[in-house]
Amino acid sequence: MLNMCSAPRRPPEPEEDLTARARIRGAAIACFGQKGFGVPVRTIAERAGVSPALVMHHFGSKAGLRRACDEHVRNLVYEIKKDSVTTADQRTFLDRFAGMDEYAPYVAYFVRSFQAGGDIAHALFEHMVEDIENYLAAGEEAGTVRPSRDPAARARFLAMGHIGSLQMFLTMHFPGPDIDFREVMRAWSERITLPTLEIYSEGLFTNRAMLDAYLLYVGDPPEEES
Amino acid sequence: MLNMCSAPRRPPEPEEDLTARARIRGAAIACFGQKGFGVPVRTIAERAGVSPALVMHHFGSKAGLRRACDEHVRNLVYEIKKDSVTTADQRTFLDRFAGMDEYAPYVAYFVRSFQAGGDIAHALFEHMVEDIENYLAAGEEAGTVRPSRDPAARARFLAMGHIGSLQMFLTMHFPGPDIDFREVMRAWSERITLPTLEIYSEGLFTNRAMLDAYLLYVGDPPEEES
DNA sequence: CAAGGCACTGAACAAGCATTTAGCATGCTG
DNA sequence: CAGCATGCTAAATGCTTGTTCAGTGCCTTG
Repeated sequence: MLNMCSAPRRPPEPEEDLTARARIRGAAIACFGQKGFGVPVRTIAERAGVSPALVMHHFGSKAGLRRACDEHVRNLVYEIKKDSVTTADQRTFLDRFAGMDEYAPYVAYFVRSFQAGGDIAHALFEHMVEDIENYLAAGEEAGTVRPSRDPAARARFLAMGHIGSLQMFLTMHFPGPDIDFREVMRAWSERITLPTLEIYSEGLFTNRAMLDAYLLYVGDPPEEES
Repeated sequence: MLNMCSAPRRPPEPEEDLTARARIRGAAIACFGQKGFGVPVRTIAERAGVSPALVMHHFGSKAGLRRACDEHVRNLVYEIKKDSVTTADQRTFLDRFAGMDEYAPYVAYFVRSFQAGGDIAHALFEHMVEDIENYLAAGEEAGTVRPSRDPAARARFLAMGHIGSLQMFLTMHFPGPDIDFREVMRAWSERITLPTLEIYSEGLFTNRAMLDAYLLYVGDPPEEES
């Protein structure tokens, strides 16, 4: 009934498919992102305009479907990052995705993955940390970012806080099952931009007492900076 | 078989119960915290040493049980905060709970609630924001904390990042179903303390270019501080 | 045209779940 | 003692879920 495409089939692993298989995967990414991974296969099938049995036919199981979704978004991230190497774009992959409205479903999928944990979440998180660390290292070299006693830990801290606050914002302010992620991202960045820039530019404390006390505590002598 | 208690019964709403009802609620808080709210009623009943039917008898439904748990932890938070008013304790309720090992199950329950959203998460989050805002206002008055152009937004930002990063840390590093929350909190604070203090004490950027650009963009003139 | 493979479906199946039902024991009250 | 409420349980019920089954129609190939 819905054979809308006559693209050549490659028996083992069709790279480029606009077939029902791709529609199901797209519907799955959208549903997973909007409603979380608990969403029934029936809902995904309905959204793709196919029967639940066809989902199993193509992906074997719900877990297989999710694996396919993971792989798909992972490849997207790789391509985005490949671009950013040549463009010297100084944003994390998440920010680049969030900047493009049509990619909103993927951002939703990312956030759900982070919420649920698992392999893809790990991989994406490490990419995020890496992006931030590179960004900060470049800034350090250019003199716009302060050096850290532990740059890796700082990058991890910032990544955790960044993604985590987005998650918190989502669950606090958009509890419903149907979510417009463009709106979420807009409201979120609107609320965090000022405090982020304030704290990153000016700090939070007026003196270094707590930092120095901690450095003494862990046995690292406090430094003598301006 | 297990009538271990002869405390006086108050027909309508027993305030102080060491009965099976209380055991079920305790088991529920522990299970919800350790394994999330998807945990079957059977598991909770087993842990409390009762039948699943008794859970329904006492709480009506699984949702009713969760409501009772919410109310219980909410009351605990109220008491903690009442204490902290008289003690002038400068920590958020979450930090105070986390400081007491025997309260670890409650911290786990908090984090799960934040993950799942809902009324109690909202309430706890607002408490958290309030705690932080008071803490910062006091610091501001004492001269240890910098003033902000929007103290409320800053407190929300910090609360979201704080709780969010704990959540991220949990799902990234402790994916298993059985979680020792004391260990989680220990590892988490070990990793974030240095970068937190660095950024809060020294900032992240060496100059105010981005902040000033933003202030101009939103129509607020950048200030002339040192 | 015959044969076979492929995408696809409706209907059933099986498991896990929350919840209900019917009943057992115990202890209190008349 | 009877009557009855209470705390509690084993077993059944019904719903939702992922998954399987037995096809059906279409397209290509011989």
